Amino acid sequence: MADKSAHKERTRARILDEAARALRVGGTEGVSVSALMKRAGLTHGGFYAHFSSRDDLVAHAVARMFQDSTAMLDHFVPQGAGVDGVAALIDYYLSERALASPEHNCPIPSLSGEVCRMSGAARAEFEAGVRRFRERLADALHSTVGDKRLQVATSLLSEMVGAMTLARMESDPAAARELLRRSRDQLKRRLGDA
Amino acid sequence: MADKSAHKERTRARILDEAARALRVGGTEGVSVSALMKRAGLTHGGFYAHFSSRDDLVAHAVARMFQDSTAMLDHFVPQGAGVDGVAALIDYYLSERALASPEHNCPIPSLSGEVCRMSGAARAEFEAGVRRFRERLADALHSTVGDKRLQVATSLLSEMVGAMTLARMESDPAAARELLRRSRDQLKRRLGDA
DNA sequence: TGTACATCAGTGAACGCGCGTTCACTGATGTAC
DNA sequence: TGTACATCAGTGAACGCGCGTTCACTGATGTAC
Repeated sequence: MADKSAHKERTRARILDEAARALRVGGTEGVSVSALMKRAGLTHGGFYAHFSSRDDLVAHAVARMFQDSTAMLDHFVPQGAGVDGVAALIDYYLSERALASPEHNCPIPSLSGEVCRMSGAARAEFEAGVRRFRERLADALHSTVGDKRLQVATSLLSEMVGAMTLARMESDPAAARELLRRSRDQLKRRLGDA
Repeated sequence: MADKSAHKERTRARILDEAARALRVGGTEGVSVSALMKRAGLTHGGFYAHFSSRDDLVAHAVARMFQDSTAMLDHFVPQGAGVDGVAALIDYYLSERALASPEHNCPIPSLSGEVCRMSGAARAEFEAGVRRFRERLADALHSTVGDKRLQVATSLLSEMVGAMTLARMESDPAAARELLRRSRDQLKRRLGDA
């Protein structure tokens, strides 16, 4: 029995991983139940043993995506890390690597436009994920006066999201890289001033 | 004959207006041919007298959206306008009014995530629109050294887009307004420094 | 240890639905004489 | 000016298709005796 339910949980995790990937690549509409199940090595009918509906899946997949974000934050800005951690995060967030692989990176630039069209549950997960991201950033801003931290964090996140958004839209790779490089410099300079 | 083709052109413009609106509200997938034609007071079959396909419509609707953006830029940052014009633009772009009505405002925050999934023509229109927006901003930055203008303009646009994106995601209206207010202040301060 | 039974993750055919697209048709309007 | 004809924007029924969802079934696995 224990083996059986562990197996089920692993299958569910596999579906969710694929869903989180599909969501980042193709948006909410890019997640098709049959395509997803095929990628997970299953047939479409089995889907409903794991999720009550497609909307239910999307909500859980959004949560899954932000788990990845949390893991990334744990790595670059661990508990107690200061401004240096934030600088490292900026370098990664706006790296060429992150530019090239939206399927593994921050969901905010790729999906924010669709949030308002998501179901209630998915929307709530997304908002919670963004809030946690921002609070995590704020915590690391040791040199900033306490009650201004969240504002500075919000401003930093705004430019990070905006810069990646504009860079992903550029079809000229050199221009996109240049845009990211300048944004990283600009953001780290602002970090020094704050 | 002249009357007839003028009539056709007006109908086409009506369809495009509705499409540009639907695109901003519902994204690329939110534009359905039948719903669109109904909103324009027509039946779905007539659609193909005006556009060769749904993709063709989307590409033209993207161009239409950026015409609205150009009109807005003409108003706030007319030819020869300087930094004051840019400040006025920032105030409008990040206003509560713009927050509340995505269907009439800048398409970049709502649609940027979908650009990479658009057809070639639509994608090209979007990129051209963004490029023009950025160049327009750069032109107005008189106090900035010539060859740095485009960089500063890009950085300003990054934060404008990012801030509106985050604000639209907030479900708490007070928090969203607060976020916009701070972004406007921050951006105008940066404008003064540059 | 061996057998009979229960459970349930996963299969695959079938469903209703809305979509984009096609097409034969209509009827108002502009043109030719 | 009046009539016969051509044009073509717009109509509405029909199409094939992929979607999300349902459901009767299968067969491997865990449990009871």
